[in-house]
Amino acid sequence: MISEAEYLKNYDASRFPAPLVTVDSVLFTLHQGALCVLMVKRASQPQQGRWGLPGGFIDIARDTSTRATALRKLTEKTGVSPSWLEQLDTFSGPQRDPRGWSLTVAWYALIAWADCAPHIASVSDARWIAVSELEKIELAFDHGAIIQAALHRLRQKTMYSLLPAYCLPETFTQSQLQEATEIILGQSIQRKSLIRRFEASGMFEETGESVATGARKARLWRRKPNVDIHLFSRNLLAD
Amino acid sequence: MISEAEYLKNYDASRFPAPLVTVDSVLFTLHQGALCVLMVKRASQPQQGRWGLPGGFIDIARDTSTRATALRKLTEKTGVSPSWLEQLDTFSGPQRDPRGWSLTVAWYALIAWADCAPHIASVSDARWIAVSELEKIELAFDHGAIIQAALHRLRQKTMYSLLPAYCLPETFTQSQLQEATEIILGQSIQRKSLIRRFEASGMFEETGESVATGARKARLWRRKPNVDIHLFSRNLLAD
DNA sequence: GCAATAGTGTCTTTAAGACACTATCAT
DNA sequence: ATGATAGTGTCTTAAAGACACTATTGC
Repeated sequence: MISEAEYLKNYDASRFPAPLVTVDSVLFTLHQGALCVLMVKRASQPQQGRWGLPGGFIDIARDTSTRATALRKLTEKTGVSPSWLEQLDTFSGPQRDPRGWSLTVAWYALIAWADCAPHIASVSDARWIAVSELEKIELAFDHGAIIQAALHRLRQKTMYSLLPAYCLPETFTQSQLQEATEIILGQSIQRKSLIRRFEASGMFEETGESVATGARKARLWRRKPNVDIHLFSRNLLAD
Repeated sequence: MISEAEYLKNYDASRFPAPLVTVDSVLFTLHQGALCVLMVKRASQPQQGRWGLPGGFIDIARDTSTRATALRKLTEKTGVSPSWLEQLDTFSGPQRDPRGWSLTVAWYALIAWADCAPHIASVSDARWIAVSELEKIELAFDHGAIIQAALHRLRQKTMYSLLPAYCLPETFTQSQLQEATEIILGQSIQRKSLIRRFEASGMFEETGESVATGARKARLWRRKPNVDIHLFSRNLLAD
């Protein structure tokens, strides 16, 4: 019997065949009335030329977790940290990547379009693709399935929280939140229900400002700093 | 520019430092009125002698996904497949395992105690530990945090589904389901609410049998084969 | 019959759905 | 003043909470 210290001195992680590990993120935003996902045109092999999710390998010298890897890859492409970042699932198997048995830790994220529009315009290989346009492009690996899983999670969580607030600009009106929610869910919701939840959540504060978006001015709100998302005990649209 | 085939011929996955990847499962059961987790006494380094979750490395020659790894490791210890197995989260970082930067894909699972009691008794290093007793033993790595995350998920899902049915024997009474739910949630629930959900779920069918558990006989039920879990649009105990 | 558990009836409560209503602003 | 969007009031509805009630069984 040897001590842990002795054991570790002789430990060689590369003795056993290991899966290829990556981290990929599904970053959502809203733009021109459509729900969009950030996609990257693959510049190198494998699957060169296809569109893939922003992501890549863990840098074990710098990343302190896969969350850090996801953040690092997202900020490379967008210039900013997403307002929301949550682990989605992992996807694994011998077939999903031609290089061999692979595992990807998938995250999903939300950001306001305006927060990263200039930076993304400057990154030639990254583009927002409307969810409805995804079927028209060639996706890499199983990224189509990952996006579908992220969409499902986003829609579910939108039914029991005010998650869409995380893809709005820093200050926004209740109508913008309603519109965001309706785009994500793909159907209209009762304004009154949304406002009841908005107040009950305790997540927001008035800025004191208001904006005219065509007719009567609307109050502007922001997320209170350091307040967690509120989860409701019922779903909207419970049919 | 080279073709994908050429690229793959020369690809060597071991060129880059990669994390150590494991799969761990939090297997729950109910026994003698307590919620229990299957723990394994570590026979070898690192963390020899501490209690860890059942799990281990992916066998890329045989496992077709991390789900397969989780199932393989669980059946080694219990002799059977769990009734429920769902991915929980991943845990990663440079510090959680003394061998280096590591990543574990964590699953949580449910099984009826009686389904694996004989096999577990025959596996000397595996033991059911009541959740309330966990603090009394030395846990390996960050497995305490993983168990807490699994517990949280189990309790949440119990509030909007009849998940506890998956840790009951093949046939069971509504009272057993109520008791299971109450043990998991740590508080009593309204029998009427449970039975309303039981009927609305469409997940169960009568066996035609009934059992006497002390007083009046109770009907026995089983899960319908190939019926998915039903998710309710409200939580129980919504306070 | 009695005690104990199985199972039902039904009123209350909570939060969403529906939708009419009033308020404010640009023109 | 008008029309449009902001925002409120309030009735209805769906499903959970509370709890009293009846049913069945072993003793």
